[in-house]
Amino acid sequence: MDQQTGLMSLNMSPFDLSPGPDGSGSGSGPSSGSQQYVPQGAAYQCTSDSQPFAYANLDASYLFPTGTGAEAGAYLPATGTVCDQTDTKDVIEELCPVCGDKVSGYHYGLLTCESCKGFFKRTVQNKKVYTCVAERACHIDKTQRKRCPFCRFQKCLDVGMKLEAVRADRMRGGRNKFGPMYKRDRARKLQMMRQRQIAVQTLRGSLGDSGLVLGFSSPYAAVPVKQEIQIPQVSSLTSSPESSPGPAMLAAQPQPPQPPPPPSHDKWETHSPHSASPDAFAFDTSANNAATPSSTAEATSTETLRVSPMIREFVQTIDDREWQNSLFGLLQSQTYNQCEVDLFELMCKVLDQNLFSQVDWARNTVFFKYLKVDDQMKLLQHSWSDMLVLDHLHQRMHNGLPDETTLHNGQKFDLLCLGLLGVPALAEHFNELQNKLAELKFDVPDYICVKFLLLLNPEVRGIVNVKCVRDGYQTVQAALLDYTLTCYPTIQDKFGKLVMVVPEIHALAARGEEHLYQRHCAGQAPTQTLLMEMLHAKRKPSGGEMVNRNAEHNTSTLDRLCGFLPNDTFEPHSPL
DNA sequence: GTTCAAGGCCAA
DNA sequence: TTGGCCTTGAAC
Repeated sequence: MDQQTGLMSLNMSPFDLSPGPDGSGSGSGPSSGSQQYVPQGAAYQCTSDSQPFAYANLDASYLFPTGTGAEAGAYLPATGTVCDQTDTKDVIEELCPVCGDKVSGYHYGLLTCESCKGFFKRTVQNKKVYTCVAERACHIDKTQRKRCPFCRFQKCLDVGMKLEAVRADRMRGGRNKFGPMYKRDRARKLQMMRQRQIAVQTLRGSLGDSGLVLGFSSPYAAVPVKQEIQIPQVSSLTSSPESSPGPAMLAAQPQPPQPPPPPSHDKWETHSPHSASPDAFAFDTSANNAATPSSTAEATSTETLRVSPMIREFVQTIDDREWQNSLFGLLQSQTYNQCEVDLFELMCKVLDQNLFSQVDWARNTVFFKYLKVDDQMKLLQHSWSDMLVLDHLHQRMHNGLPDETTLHNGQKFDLLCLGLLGVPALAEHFNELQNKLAELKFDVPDYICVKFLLLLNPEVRGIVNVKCVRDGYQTVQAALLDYTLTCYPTIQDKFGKLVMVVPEIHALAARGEEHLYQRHCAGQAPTQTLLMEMLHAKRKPSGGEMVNRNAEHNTSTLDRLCGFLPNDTFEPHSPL
C-alpha cells in the first residue's frame, strides 16, 4: 500500500499466490500477514466522511444485531426459546464482517454478504485501484459501503477474505481448496452454539421451566442465537474460518489485547476436549515455578505419577486456553470500532462470559453432572463468585495472567479487576491471598480440587440430593488430602491451610458480588446478563431458592425480574 | 442427486 | 459501479 497517498491496488496477480501449507494463503501472497499494494491502473477516490476509526471498524449493529420482525424470525422460532434443532442455516445467520449486511454464505474464505462478495470479486478480477482521500480509515457499514471502495477493500482483506480464492481462469462452478475449511468452521460454530445452549438450559433451571411455561423470558432465552454467539464470544466473523484474524486488522490497531503466555498443564496431562492441540502451548515456567511440584525438590515428575487418577481427571477438565482465548477475544471484539468503552461494562461482559464457561465446565464434571438441575443451580448460585475469584488466582499464578492489557482502542483494561469483581480496594486482600497460596505451593491439582470443594458445598440450603453432593465433597477432600501429603510432605498441614483459604475467597467474592449488585442497581452494569441473573438469584427471599419454579410467581413478578428491577420480591441488600 | 461456492448477468 | 439473482460444476 502506498502509505502516503492511500492508493491501493493489486501490484501482483493474486493468481500467483500459493497458499501456505495450511491452505490459508499464508505462503507468499498479499493475503498473508503483510498486505502490500502499490498504485496501478485506474483509481477511485474516497468520497466518504472519514471517521476516526481503524480499518477493522465494526459498528454496533454488527456486534449487537437488532433484528426485529421478519428479520428476527430468521434467527429462531417465535417462541423466543433456544431451539435444540440447530443446523447449518442457523450457524450462518450472522452479519457480514465487512459491512454488517446479511450473510449469504461463505465467499472467498469467510461468511460475507452477497454485495461484498461481488465487490471483492470485481476488485480482484479487474485489478482495480482505489484511493482514499480521507485517512484510510473510513467507517464501512451497509449504508456507507459504496462511499469508499479503498477502505471497503481494505476491510475485506482485514477480516480475512482471501485473494487466492478468486480464480485466475475464471472457471465457474466446482469447489476450491477452502471447502474443508468451511466445513470445519461450520462444525465449530455449531459446537459453540450447542455448548452455549446447554449452558443456557442449565441456567434456565434456576428459573424452573417457567421460562417456557410461565412465559419467563430470561435474557438468554429471548435473544436470538446471533446474540448468544456474538455477545459473549469473539465473533467468528472477525476471523477467517481457521480462526486466524486478518493480520492487518490486528496490525492496524494500537497494541491489541494479547493473551499472556499460553497456558498448559501438560505435566498433568491436561487435554481438554475443547483443546485441539494443547501441546502447541509453551508452559509458562516463570509463572509456574512457584506453584508446581515439579519445580520443587519434593515433587518431581516421578512423583507426579503418584497423583491419583481422579485428580488427573479433574485437571483434564481445565481448559485454560479456551478461557484466555475467550477473554482476549471478547476484549478484542468489544473494542474494534469503539473510541472509548465503558470499562466497567466491559468487565461485566467478561465476567458474564466467564460465568458461561463456568456453567459449562461444571455441568460436565463428575459428581455435579449427575445432580438434578435444581441442585446444580443451587450449587452454582452459591459458588459462582467464589469460583471466579479462584479462577483468577489460578490464571495469575499458573498462567502468568497480567494485571492489565491494552485494548484495541488504546485504553488500558484492568484484568486484575476481574478477580476482584470490580472492587479495586480488594486488591491488597487478593494479593495477600495469592501470596499465601504461593507459600503453600498452590498448584494446578490444588486449584481444581479447591474449585470442586467450592462447587460441591453440601451446606447449601435446599439441596435435594445432599448425600450425593456430600459424597462428592468428601471424595475430593480425601483426594486433596492424599495429594498434598504425597506430593508436599514437607509443607506442614498444607491441606488444612488450603481449606482455611476457602472462607477468605468467599469473603472476597461476597464483597465483589455486593459491589456488582450495587452498581447494577445504580444502572451502571449491563442488565441482560447471566451475571446479573446470578446476582438476583442469590437475593431471592428463600436465599438462593430457584426463582419462578412455582406457579405462584405471577407474570408481573417475572416481568419485573426480567427487567432486573429491584422490587419487593427481593430482599433488600445491605450496602457494602 | 444434492450442495454450495465459484463466476456471470443485468437492472438500477 | 453496485448488488441481487442465476448458472455452473466439483465434491459429497
